[in-house]
Amino acid sequence: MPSSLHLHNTLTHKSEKFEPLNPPFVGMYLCGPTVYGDPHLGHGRGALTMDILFRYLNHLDYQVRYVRNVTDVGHLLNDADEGEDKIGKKAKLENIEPMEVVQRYTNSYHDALKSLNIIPPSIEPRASGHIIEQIEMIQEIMNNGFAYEKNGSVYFDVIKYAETHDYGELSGRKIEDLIAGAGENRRSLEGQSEKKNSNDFALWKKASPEHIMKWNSPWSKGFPGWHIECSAMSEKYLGKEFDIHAGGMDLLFPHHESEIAQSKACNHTNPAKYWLHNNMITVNGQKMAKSLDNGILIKELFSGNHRLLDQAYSPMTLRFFLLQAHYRSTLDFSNEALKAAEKGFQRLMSGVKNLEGISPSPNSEININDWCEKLYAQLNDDLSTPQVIATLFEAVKWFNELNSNRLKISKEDLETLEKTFKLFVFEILGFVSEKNNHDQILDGIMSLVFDIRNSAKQNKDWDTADKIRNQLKDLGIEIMDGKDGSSFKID
RNA sequence: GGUCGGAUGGCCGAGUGGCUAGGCAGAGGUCUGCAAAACCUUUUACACCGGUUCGAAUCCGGUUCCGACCUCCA
Repeated sequence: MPSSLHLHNTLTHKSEKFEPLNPPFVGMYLCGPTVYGDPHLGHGRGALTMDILFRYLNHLDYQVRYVRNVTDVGHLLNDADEGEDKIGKKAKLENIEPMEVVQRYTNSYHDALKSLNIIPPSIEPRASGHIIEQIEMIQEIMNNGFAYEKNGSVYFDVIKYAETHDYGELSGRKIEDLIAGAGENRRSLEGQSEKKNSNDFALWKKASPEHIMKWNSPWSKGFPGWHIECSAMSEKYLGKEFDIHAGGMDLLFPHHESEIAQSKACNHTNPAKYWLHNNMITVNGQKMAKSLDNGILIKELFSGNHRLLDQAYSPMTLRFFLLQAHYRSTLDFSNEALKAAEKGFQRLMSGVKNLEGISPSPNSEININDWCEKLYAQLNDDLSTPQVIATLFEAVKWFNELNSNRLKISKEDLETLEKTFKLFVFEILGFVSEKNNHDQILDGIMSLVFDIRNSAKQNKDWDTADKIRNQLKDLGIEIMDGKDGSSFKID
């Protein structure tokens, strides 16, 4: 178990000790969403993975600049579309301004992440606000001989680049295989004629007349290619070389591979030291994706309004569900798993409550230091949140045993236990209690109801006691009588 | 066809050359006017076939199946 943070680097296929290029500063970049639709569960996973890393690095007293972009231009739907990007397409469909689409879905993305208690990044640049930087970078790549212009569009020359560089160092692909094509499955694309080779990718695309979003450039009125935006924005805010670049596994090729190629062709350096990739959420074993029409939107999960959902799930249930799996594993969606996560999260939160009632003893029967070290070691092990959660549940069990005096703990250890438990649950894993103001009012009302019912019970007036219980149950409030008084739960 | 990654008990999911993952569900118990909850205890496992080893679910070889990427994608 590592005593310092180790991260799995896709570039080297190994878990590596995290050593920032310029401590105590850390620069990290996450490929954010293309804002042409509401975010689904998968979008949440990438942002959440980086949220855990961001929180932990901050806890370790690094000074972190976290950049997460918003892609609001330039995504070609596919090459055959010849210059119509996703944002523009959606805008025409809905007959509104492209920037209105961008704003709407950026807001939607922010709302979803906020409900999941994901901390906003330090900088959230938009691709449309960095056209000049992208043009400059394209120009430099051309100056270095790794890009060519054709009919107002500019393409990255993969073959030329591969003569002196390793195009495929990240994804493990070999240039010969790429040139050979993808076998019989490879779709023959239209609009490929401008390219010298089908693997070349667009840095700048000339816009067709009906295209809405376009900018002036030395080559044509057009818009930037997809890969160049991340290269330009990460360089602008994090420098030519920074620490961590993350994104979904599905971006590994060609997006991240091409980012590396662009940075090397422009700046002669790999932009990031550590490349992190989170895996996909699956539905019945298949990737959740807009294109497969099996996506569950985050807001649908919260409302329960989706054909695959038995019920609504709370934001923290989703957060718990996601963190119970390692970020590099695929995670299969199911109602059963979500329900288990819901119960599990409630149990974890009940631990926080049970912690309050513990009274210390002169000596301890628990090795708190080992437990604390284990938590750090597990998090250090490539952010193994599932193991951290399991270790936190060890403590939840202790809380019960301590409360019933089956276990002893010293005052000093109790303080450490409480501090560390809350640190990991709230600060690092980022859970929040889902109680709100209405719950406080309800607590007051319910304590009144309990008073009345307890009098009835003392008078052995079971009719009244049961009437209160049954009628509240119809309203969705369940009363539970325990040794130390009554409690209630809302369905 | 190429590259990469999986296959763990009823479900979800960690981990690992010999020692309990954890959560949920199931079973038994404690508590209790009854009930529920809570708490305690507990059953079920490592795709298949070989090999290495004192010992493998964990390492090696092979097989089968599944997924991701190669086209926009978190």
